[in-house]
Amino acid sequence: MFDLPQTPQRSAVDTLDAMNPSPKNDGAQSIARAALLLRTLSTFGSQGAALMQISTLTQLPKATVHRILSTMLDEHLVERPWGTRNYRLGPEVYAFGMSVLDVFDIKSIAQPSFERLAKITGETVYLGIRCGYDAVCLDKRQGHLPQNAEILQVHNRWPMGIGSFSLAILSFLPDEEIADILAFNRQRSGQDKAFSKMASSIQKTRKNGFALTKTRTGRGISGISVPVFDRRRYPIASLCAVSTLERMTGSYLSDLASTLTHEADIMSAQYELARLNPTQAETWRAAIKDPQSPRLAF
Amino acid sequence: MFDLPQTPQRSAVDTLDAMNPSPKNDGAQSIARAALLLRTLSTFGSQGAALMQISTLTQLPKATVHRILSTMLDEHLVERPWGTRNYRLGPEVYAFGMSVLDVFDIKSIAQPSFERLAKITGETVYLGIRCGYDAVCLDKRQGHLPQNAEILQVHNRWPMGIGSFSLAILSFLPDEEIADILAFNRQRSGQDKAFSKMASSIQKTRKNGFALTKTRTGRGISGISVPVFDRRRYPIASLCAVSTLERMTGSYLSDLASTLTHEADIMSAQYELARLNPTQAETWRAAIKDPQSPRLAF
DNA sequence: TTCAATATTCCGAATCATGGAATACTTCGA
DNA sequence: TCGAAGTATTCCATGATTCGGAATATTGAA
Repeated sequence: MFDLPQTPQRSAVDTLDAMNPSPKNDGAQSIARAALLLRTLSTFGSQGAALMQISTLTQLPKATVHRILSTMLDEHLVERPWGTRNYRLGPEVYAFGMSVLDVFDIKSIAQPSFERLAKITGETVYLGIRCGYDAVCLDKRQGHLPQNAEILQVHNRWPMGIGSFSLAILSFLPDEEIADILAFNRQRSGQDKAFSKMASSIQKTRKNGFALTKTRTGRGISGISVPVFDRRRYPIASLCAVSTLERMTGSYLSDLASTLTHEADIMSAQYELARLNPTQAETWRAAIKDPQSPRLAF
Repeated sequence: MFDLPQTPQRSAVDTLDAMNPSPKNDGAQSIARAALLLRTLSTFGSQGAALMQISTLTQLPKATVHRILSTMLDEHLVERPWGTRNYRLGPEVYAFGMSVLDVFDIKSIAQPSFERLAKITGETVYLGIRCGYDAVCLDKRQGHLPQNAEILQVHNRWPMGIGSFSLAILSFLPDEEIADILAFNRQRSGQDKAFSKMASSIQKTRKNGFALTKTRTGRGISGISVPVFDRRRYPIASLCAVSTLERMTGSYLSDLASTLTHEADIMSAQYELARLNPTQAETWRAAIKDPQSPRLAF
């Protein structure tokens, strides 16, 4: 049903401690570092992070972090929350994000698929994407079947690997990226426990084609997630359905899995379509040559 | 009604040809360049731009542009549209953008204000933000008064300075930034005409507190825009109302201006509120210590 | 007020980015 | 099918630019 991704050796997955910045191609150490800082800051949300935390987490010297952040401040890629000496992502990041909506807005692009899924399964479904070392919940649809209350809200973020909706994405990333993400998350969580069995979870997820989580606390609930791929089979998002533990067994489980996978495939196609058919024509070039153009009246 | 911004000398505005990268603080030339490339790419939209165009436009040598873009490719900040050798902004930019929605999402934050404005004025109103060298239309509300057809669509982008909705933002930026933006836009538009009177437009806008455009083609229409500031009086967005040329005179015009300004002030306040009250608590730290936590069931 | 922790600035050293030139690729016209 | 012009990519010697340890400044707690 789901062909396995190319995974010749799983070395990087098993040896999770390859914190080395990976021998990427050269010529731009500082840009790679800047990107690392952006990813790091994104995990702290609106509170931001102190210089020291960032320095520790990224293993970069204080002065280096400070220098890079200062430049990004000038570029408005980073800002300092009022009254604090912290750093967080800046307004330019929002502006850039808004300006690529026509190509990447998977939330809108895949909305029909998403709605259908909620209606067909009856469960509460979630749409998530990866953002650096976290997965972020982009959208959510409450199903009509009875189940436990809200456990995941739109805009919530969880470390990659925690929860099925991020595990589904994580598992299908290239091994090096997985190693980098796990090393970072292990470090920030301050304890290895949650990440110790990660390698086998990833293997299982790869084999099944979906990720599964269960809890037995109180009235047990269970989540199942499948990845959404781009044309190169790089995971860009995940679809998650949450149900009660009793329902999530046998053929119900496998039906749910294939339904999710089916819609994920459709989403993939829609996503690629949006990226192949640019809608955003240039409207200004002709108009500014004629200052009388009615197009200029705004 | 609107106190003038601090503009001791307007040197940079009048001498629009200060293309020099401005003597910013040091230690990160290449990061500043990377940011320049991001801004540049954002002006090309989903089609992307060829290496040569970027090199010409930014005045950076081919090899340098290539090296920096390659690194940003690795970081997924940039991608190459399928089947082309162009570069455009990448999926990571979208992901970062989505993950700062709780702090910067002025579209949602200011929605009540925006709706009210459409209802009160009866004109069609627009919400715009700056994105690099462009302004992007974020939202739009059709008013009930009769007027010309759609001239600006959501997600449309225009060079800063063209059209009142971007002029309102441009005019209140620091002089150096204005100079940089104008130099870039003059260069890419390939002709100075549209930008030759820009300095005086900016002066007028600063004096009035709003930007105004008119056309006389066919049934004349006219647009008026005011800036939305953050607490430091840095312009972050603009509110625009478009009307017919006949209506846009005398007291109607000044009433419109003050109504827009009033709502812009409210938006500012709401925006600052969102940035001061972080809503996004960390939900995962406690949960991952207890693998049985119901919070993990997704 | 003092002190400890954190942030910022300094500046000599050498790593790292630089960009001109060589090479590889692609496109287009004949 | 071939070649030529335009474009992209790679190479690599050079030194400008970033690096980061250490000094200084700032903050916040007691």
